[in-house]
Amino acid sequence: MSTDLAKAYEPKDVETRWYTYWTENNVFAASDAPDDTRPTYVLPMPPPNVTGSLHMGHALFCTIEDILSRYHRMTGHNTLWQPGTDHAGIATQLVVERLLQREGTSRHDLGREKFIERVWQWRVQAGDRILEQQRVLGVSADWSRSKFTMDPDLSRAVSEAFVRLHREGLIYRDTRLIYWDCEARTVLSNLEVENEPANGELFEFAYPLEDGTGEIVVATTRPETMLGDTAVAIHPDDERYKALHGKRVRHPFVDRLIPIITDAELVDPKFGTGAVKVTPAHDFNDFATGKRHKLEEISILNPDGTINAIGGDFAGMDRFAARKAVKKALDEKGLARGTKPHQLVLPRSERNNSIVEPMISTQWFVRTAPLAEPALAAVREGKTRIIPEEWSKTYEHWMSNILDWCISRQLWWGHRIPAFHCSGCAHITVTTDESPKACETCGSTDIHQDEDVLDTWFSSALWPFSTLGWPNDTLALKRFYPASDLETGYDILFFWVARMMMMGIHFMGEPPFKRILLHGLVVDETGEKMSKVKGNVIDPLDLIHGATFEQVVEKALPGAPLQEALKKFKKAYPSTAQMGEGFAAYGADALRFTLATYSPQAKRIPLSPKKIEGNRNFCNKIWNATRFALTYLEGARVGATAPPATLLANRWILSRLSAVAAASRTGIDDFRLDDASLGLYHFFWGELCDWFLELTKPVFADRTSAAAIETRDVLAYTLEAALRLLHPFVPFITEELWHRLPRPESPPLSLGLAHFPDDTVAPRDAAAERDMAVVQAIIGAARSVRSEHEVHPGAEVPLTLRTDDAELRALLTSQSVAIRTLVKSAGDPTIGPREAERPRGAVMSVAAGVEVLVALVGLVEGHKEAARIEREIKKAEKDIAALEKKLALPSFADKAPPEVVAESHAQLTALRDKRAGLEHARKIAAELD
RNA sequence: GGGCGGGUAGCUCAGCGGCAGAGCGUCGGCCUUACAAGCCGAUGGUCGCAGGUUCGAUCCCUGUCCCGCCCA
Repeated sequence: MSTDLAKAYEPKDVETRWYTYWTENNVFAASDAPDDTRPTYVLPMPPPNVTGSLHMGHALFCTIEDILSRYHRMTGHNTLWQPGTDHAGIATQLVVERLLQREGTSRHDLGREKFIERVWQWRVQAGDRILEQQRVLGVSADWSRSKFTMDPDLSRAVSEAFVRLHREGLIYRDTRLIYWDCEARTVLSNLEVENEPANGELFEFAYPLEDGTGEIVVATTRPETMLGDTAVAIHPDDERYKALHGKRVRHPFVDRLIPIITDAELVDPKFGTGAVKVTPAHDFNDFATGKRHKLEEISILNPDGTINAIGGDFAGMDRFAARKAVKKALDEKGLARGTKPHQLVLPRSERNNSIVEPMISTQWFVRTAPLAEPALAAVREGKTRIIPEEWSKTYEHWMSNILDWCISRQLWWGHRIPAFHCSGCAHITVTTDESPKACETCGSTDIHQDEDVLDTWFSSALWPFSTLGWPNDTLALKRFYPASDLETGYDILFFWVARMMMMGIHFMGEPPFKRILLHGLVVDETGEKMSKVKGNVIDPLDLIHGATFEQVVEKALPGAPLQEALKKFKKAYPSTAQMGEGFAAYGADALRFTLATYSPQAKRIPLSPKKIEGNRNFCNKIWNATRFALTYLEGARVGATAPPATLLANRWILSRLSAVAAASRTGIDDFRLDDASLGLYHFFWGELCDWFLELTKPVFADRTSAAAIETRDVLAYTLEAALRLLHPFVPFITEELWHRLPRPESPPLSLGLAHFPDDTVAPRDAAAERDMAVVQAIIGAARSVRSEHEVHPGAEVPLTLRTDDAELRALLTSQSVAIRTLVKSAGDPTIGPREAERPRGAVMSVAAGVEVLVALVGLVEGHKEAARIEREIKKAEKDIAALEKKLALPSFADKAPPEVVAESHAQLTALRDKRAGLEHARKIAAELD
């Protein structure tokens, strides 16, 4: 035990030291030993992108999940928080491609094999950075089990899953319309495409009729696609075009006759000209129309987005150049019929923001309907609960309308599809064998592996069991599947969570988790999404270690003029206006605590630097409260149960401790970390520091008294338990302080392994809470009078308390030292019945049925006091009137529950009493002048 | 167009049938020997609008206006 604490909390001294201690002592390790009979708590961590670096979203989930993990460890659970990283196909490939670009080369120059080698190199170099950064936050995952989705064992799980699904007919290969990313040159699943509204134009042009008798005018936002048109559609009932049924038009650029078809589904006669060009190979609606009418599907694009040979004169042009060229050519032929401004929706790649093109392509798909059904049932039947519950509606809606999942990607970095094409018979051999010798049908040895890799989400879908050794039947799998909770952002509910549900149920026979916990998105203080473009990104490490605003914005808006970047940043975070030159080193605990106090049901979490500062102050409060306590705790005995308490303040704080322990547990159990953390904040600061510590001061004046010894033991016990309660939220500071405090016999080597208190930590004492509330109300009333009359905080003034309730008088007498100290009255308060003599020139207030008289003669102006009392009387009268009106209603007395009626009567009596007292006070205010 | 959510103090948000809350901000007073990263006190709300149910509505229902997000 040591008392040499610095005057203020310095997080950086403490944080790295304890993190090392925890890992050296295996505090975070889960056990799959068969003789370990503890209940398990399993939480798979969303694996961050292996080449990424820590951002606020990571900080948020790490905080939440660390709280859950530490809490369960402290409640006796064999806790596995499963960490790892994700290979993140497109994202990682893009990073390395950009690197190569800077070196003046490209992946195509390198070739597939060399390129993949290069990515592995990069992964080794950059891949552990994010894991190191997670440690800074205090992440208590079992690092010894850390996995990477491209590890050999996880890769095996991927090919095993693919092969099994294929064998079961749940994976198939098909040619259909997909979204194509021309920049990355790969297919994307529909989930990876974002539809963004944009201002564009509607271009109208005419197709001449084959027979030369006229023309038909169509409208389009993508003129270049007319190169692939194979029909013009009109509504069957549209009178304007009745004469054209069955006719054909001539394509102006390529030698093709195009039928005019009638289709009631595609055509809205009120939109545009009522005639629609149909391009089945480049539009989803047209594709469906094409199927209905057996139209030819003509693809006009190369994989890189240039026009292919079908486009004739336009071949080789980029799609956007071709758009201009087609318009110009139509104009030259006299077929252009003008443009109109038009609101359209552009599909963009979620990854590189490029506009994606619907294209006909052969890809691999997962048949989702049979997988979705049990995943839907699991949530409906409550086998898996989604919290906050609102999200289950979204889950239900999506799962019920799920589309087949395109899982192939034309990338090099990822799990290569375990399918081998035969050049002989064209059969595809699907096998977990990495290099099969021959085609399984014709025996030809001329086979080659599919060039494509799998969607990254395919491997993450297996995460809850692939990390535990599946498909092997391991001890870990037996013990740790299914997981208890899955905690992640709602934005990947479909991408990841839903797919884990489907795969988990399919391969393991039961859902992968008992609960799905979803949090919101961290955004800037004004509610805007964080992005490099907006310059409002905050690096969590800058909040932990400190940074000037110049340093912050250099990262937030790289390359921009400093003043401009600063302006943008400060606008995004108005609270920084009051924060000087930058962020102080707030420490990981302050950041964590702040993130924990946001409600999980909020979709947006507007990060406020000022709040973090406030919670740094809270950490400092914890630090100083302990520093204060330590000076009195020498020789304190801390047992396994609460020490006996006879004094009101001691009984009260133990009772409050018990209440906050129960509330903390409920909060964490219900995934209301905001309730739990704010409750602890209020207990520690508002009750323990503001009241209890202040009340101990007069008691400790004589350290040898029985009262002081009892108080010392209660203080030691309460503080130790409070640190245990706070530990999951603020692990560093609590661990540091805990080791300096008197603790129960043979404590565990880390606070992280101590027991998280529950309501048995101390007796609940309703009488103590009630009595203390009276004392607090009276002290508050006296302080209020003092402050309003601007009595100097150091001045001691006589205090008189009057009540006709003898029990109350006894209580006040027993607490007279406490009242004297906290009110700073001149001597003990004079306590008597109402008719007792009152000091001349006293200002009176009424609290808890007690008249509180502060003698201020000569210090106060009477008329001011009279005015103050008048205001109070008005307030009381308003409340009285409202209550009287309510009670006068016969319906209220008849229909409201009796306890509510009785309560109202009691309130009315108390208020009338108060009014009488105040009226009296108004009279005596005259004496003050 | 379909679905989901939200509108409560100056700001950010809890609360969701029985006296409207927190943090921050603002204002006033204090360097009171744990903490000025602090202490004490105060100010601040037609709970988006209109109906309805109820003894009683911020809370439940209906309508309506705004604002988000997701899916087409």
